[in-house]
Amino acid sequence: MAKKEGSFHHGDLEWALLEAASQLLEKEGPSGVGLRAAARLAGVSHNAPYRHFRNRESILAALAARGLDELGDRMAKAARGHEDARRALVAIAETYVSLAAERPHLFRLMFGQEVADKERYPAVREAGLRAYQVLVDTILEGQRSGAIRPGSPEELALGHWAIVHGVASLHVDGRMLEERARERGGAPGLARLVSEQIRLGLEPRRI
Amino acid sequence: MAKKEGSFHHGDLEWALLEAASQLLEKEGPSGVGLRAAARLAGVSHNAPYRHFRNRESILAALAARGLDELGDRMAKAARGHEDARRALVAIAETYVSLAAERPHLFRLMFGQEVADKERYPAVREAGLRAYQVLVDTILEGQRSGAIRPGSPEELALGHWAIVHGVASLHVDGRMLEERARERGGAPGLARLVSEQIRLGLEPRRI
DNA sequence: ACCTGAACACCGTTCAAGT
DNA sequence: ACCTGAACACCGTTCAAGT
Repeated sequence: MAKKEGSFHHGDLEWALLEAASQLLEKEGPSGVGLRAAARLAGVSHNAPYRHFRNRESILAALAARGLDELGDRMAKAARGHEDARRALVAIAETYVSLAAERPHLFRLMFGQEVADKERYPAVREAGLRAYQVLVDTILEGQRSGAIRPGSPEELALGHWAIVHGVASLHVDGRMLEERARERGGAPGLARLVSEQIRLGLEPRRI
Repeated sequence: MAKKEGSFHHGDLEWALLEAASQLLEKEGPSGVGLRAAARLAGVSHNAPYRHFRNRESILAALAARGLDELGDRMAKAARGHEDARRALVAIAETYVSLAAERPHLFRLMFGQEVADKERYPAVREAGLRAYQVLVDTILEGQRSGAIRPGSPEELALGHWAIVHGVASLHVDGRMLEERARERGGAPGLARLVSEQIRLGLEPRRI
């Protein structure tokens, strides 16, 4: 689109293909991401992508890695500039849920099974570990300052991530609950319900 | 396979196609579910399915409705025979998470976005409402016996479902966390971590 | 009603070839 | 290295036709 069609050099095509695939993902979902469709959007022959991606799964994995990279960046950014590490954790959770809500297809690709064995893609693996490390570091800092209780920071980070991921999944999968959720105030209302439930539990006469 | 090829009558083919599609879903994931592939498995021409399903999305919706039906049945079964309604809720939660863990592709289909506008498929909608109603009824019963605190049963059911769905999603999406989760005792260990986190929170010196 | 075969425009993937 | 065109076996979907 920028210059003559087909004039890609030093990795420009790979970038253009990923950009095209990203557009396809947001517009049509995972099933709309194809090597031929991406090539068409990028203005090259249907076969050019194979110079950069071994197969279809490999470009999906690249999108997932990109998404995890962005998640990690956002989490790191959200964690900065808080005196209280607990505040930082809340900010991290918010950015996590926001990304899931804004780009549900990407979120599904990052954590779903569209890419069968994600551990086989180093870029995906490393991007995931980087994001996870933001959590661990934040918890470590909180433990140093006394804001967070003692205990294995790995365990605390894992448990915290799990909870946040559960909440994010609710936003993305909320379609079945959506109808009622909307009556109760949409996603924020749902979040309030959940946290209230966790706080109060179901049993009566709490002290 | 049972009789002569192509000898289907009074809805047998629809059932056979759903069975085939179900096998394809478990074996190859949502992208493996195709009308042609299902027709091949059922031993009919590639075009016969269009007598029973308008398009590919429609057979996916039928699978989702089937899954929600089974979920509802299992939930209703799990809810029976408990004196304490809170016990019944735990049993419901266990069966929900079990179904998600046993058939992750089906679970994704039921709550994901593979079928774009699920509200447009009455079978999906009704099956979802039926499953939801099991929760509401159980909570109502618990409120009558005094086992569950007062409050809107719809809100309590929604909040409870949301939490359980979040936990189930963790099992299904746990691949990114899996590596560490395994070290910490797999899915049960993860569940323990999460409930501990919810119970203790992150702050130090709780009274 | 229910099934079939031919046809169309799409896929992913491989191969042989061009610069 | 990077890109292309032809080819193959698959798709979803439509049409005209058979019983």
